[in-house]
Amino acid sequence: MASKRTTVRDLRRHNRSLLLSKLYFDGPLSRHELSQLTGLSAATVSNVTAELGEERLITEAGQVESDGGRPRVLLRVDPAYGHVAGVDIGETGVKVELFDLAMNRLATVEHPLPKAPDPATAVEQVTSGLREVFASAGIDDSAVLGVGIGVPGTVEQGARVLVHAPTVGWDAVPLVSLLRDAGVRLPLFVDNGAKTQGQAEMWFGAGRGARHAVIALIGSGVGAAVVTDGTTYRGSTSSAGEWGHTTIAYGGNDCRCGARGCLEAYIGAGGVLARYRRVRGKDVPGEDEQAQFAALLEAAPRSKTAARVLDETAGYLGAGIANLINLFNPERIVIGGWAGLALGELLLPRIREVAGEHALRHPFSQTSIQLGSLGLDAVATGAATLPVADLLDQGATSRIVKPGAPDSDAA
Amino acid sequence: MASKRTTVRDLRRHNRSLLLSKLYFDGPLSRHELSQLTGLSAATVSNVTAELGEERLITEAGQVESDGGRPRVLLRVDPAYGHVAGVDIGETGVKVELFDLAMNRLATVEHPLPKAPDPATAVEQVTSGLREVFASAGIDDSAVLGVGIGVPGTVEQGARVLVHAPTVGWDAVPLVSLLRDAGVRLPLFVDNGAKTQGQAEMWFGAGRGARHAVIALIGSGVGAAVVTDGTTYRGSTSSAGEWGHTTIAYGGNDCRCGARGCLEAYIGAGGVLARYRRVRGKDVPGEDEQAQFAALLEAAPRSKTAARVLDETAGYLGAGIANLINLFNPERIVIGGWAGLALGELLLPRIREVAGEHALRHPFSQTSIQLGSLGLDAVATGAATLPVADLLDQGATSRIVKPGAPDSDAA
DNA sequence: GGACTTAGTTCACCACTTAATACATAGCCA
DNA sequence: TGGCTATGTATTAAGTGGTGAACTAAGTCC
Repeated sequence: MASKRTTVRDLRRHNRSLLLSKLYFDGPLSRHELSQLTGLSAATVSNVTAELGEERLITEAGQVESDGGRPRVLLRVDPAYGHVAGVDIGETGVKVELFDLAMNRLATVEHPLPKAPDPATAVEQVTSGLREVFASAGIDDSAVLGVGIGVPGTVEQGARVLVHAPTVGWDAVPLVSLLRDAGVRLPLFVDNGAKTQGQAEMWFGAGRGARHAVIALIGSGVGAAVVTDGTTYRGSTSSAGEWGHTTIAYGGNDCRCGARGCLEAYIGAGGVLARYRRVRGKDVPGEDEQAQFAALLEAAPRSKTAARVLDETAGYLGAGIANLINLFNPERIVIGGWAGLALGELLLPRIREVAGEHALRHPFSQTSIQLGSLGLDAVATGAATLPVADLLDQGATSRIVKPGAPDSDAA
Repeated sequence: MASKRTTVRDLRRHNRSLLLSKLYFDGPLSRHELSQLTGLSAATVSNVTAELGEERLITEAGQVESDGGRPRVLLRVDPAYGHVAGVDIGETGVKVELFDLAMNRLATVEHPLPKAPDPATAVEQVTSGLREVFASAGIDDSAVLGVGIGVPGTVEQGARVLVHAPTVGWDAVPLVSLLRDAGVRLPLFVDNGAKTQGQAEMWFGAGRGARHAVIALIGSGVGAAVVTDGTTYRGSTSSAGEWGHTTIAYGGNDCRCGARGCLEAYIGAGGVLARYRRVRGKDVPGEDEQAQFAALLEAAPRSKTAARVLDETAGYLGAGIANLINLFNPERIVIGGWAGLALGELLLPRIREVAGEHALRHPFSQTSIQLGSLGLDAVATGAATLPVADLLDQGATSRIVKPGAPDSDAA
């Protein structure tokens, strides 16, 4: 079934997008290389790049001499063309970061949030955070292409963007409208934090180069970003990828979602610690979940119980990953999130082993399982890629048509 | 990241495809309606439909008078344009069916297969089956657009199409090459049987109209066809959707795949019967699995043990479906397969209930769960849609360029 | 039979891509 | 120094495709 919509100058947009994306991701390239890589004719490449150059989207980046012949002029996306902001609305605070187009970090601001913050407070923190990073980088609104926002819940994209985040008590919060009311006029892109972090791994981390991948995120909660053919899988109402609330042990432990036997109840930090606590018979030392989790990992080499809990965790995690492999048949699985990275550091071989036992042979043999490479807080970075992705997808045409950058909300 | 490939007269192909698909799926339509539905200008519609008409792909199908005004001429795809064959290579036999372009069944042939048939026998049965249906319908090779083949295993698409089907002992069988060697010159499309059956449900059954759906197939084995945005999800090596070997009860029952706790071990016919047998303490009457399964269902109203086994099955199935909902966020779940239909008939409300308990509220509320409507053996029908889908996707252009229809193997 | 309506077609025009060709640059060789 | 060639870039001409506007076709209603 052919996808809807006509096509007229979509051609030009598509080719602009193609060239722009190539330049963005594959560094400086000459027109000739672009022509070879994209299959477009040299004429078209010349034509389009000239246009992009006039619009200051791309600039020349030196030459490279050839053995006899006109030297090729390298082109690249101009990092100074515009800026993007990434916002991470987490369960404990709001982080706002400012980047140039090449995703160099220019400024960062963090604001704490109360437990279960009401949307108004979060919005307040976001708007002030944005003001601050713009001020600290000496940048004007007009130089900002857009703001990406990662939230700790599912996002219903549509005419009204609605955020459902049970862990912070948000139900159908119209985040974009609230931000508009608070005076934010920039293009906004809202997405689930797990998905933005996944996108960051895909663009700059362990997912680079893969077309089909699953980024598993394990922290207090457990989620996954599924990338198919280069784009994030969303499903019909963009709440796909809720791996954490997948049943892995039918009739098993209670999960905070209300169901039983969810993967999150076994491999989420809380679930792991609960098991440890039970086996141990007493509380785990440490201020918060992260400290306690660290204590568990640290205890493993000498404590049989700690080792056993971790081994069990590797088992559940391996089986959960096998499920992802069987269902999605990705070429790569990336384990991220603070708990995931910590577990992986210690248990990756065992996790791989268990996954191999539970997954079907053929898809398993096509998949590599590795750790995320972007550290713990790529949510904001990933969020900031949303406006960039939009720019690349649109071939940077919307900006020309309407330089005022009006209400383009959807991601 | 913009999808690769250039675009030149892809425009025309895309619009041909768009119009052709609309006509194919949404019955006879006037040019005017087509213009409205697709967003193409009236001029383009006229132009393209004239072309399609000349090529005999579409014909006029009567008029519909209007209150004052020129009557609109209805257009439709000409069923006689060409024929397609669908082949179901199952674990016990080969079924070959012949259809016209509108998927009216013209002939059917079935050949038994020995247990674990070697590929050569299967190929032999397929080729003779094809000869027979062509003969019985009095049709020449040249009138056949292509042959779709559903196989009981995963299919590795690529330059060489390889079939991995452990249940019949096939490992990396180059089915297309074998058929070519056996003298089949028609375009061939090979896919997993669960996927072809899923496609049949999407086109003509309970999946009609949905853009995101999962067709769950429950028989001896358990599989699923995941449809995203109208196309079957394949993953990186097209073995996605192996729902049956997803772990649902960590450390639980042994599965024939070698792992433990697979969904198939609980809701596949064999697994259900094994549980029944265990609870009952003696064998279940019946010749084969299907008869035994029927006996179980039939016993349920009076036997507590049978009822309990079925209720448990509904539980596992509901949880398994919840996993699909959480991961894929479809708008529809269709339960098919002989065991699935039988179970659903009896237990659908309970299955829905359990799924609701295990799935997250929001995605669950967006999903309807229903039974397949195509009976038990839609594999061949679905396989036959593969060449049709290709025709529609290509806008029927490949045929014009090279009327000889050479070696286009991939689906 | 004339006014009005709706459906479908024709045509001039514009946008886009490509192939062919012209132009530019640098090293090599005489 | 002046060709010559290899390489890379720009430009032009030709072809294709989509669209809007004018136009034709085929009806109804008064």
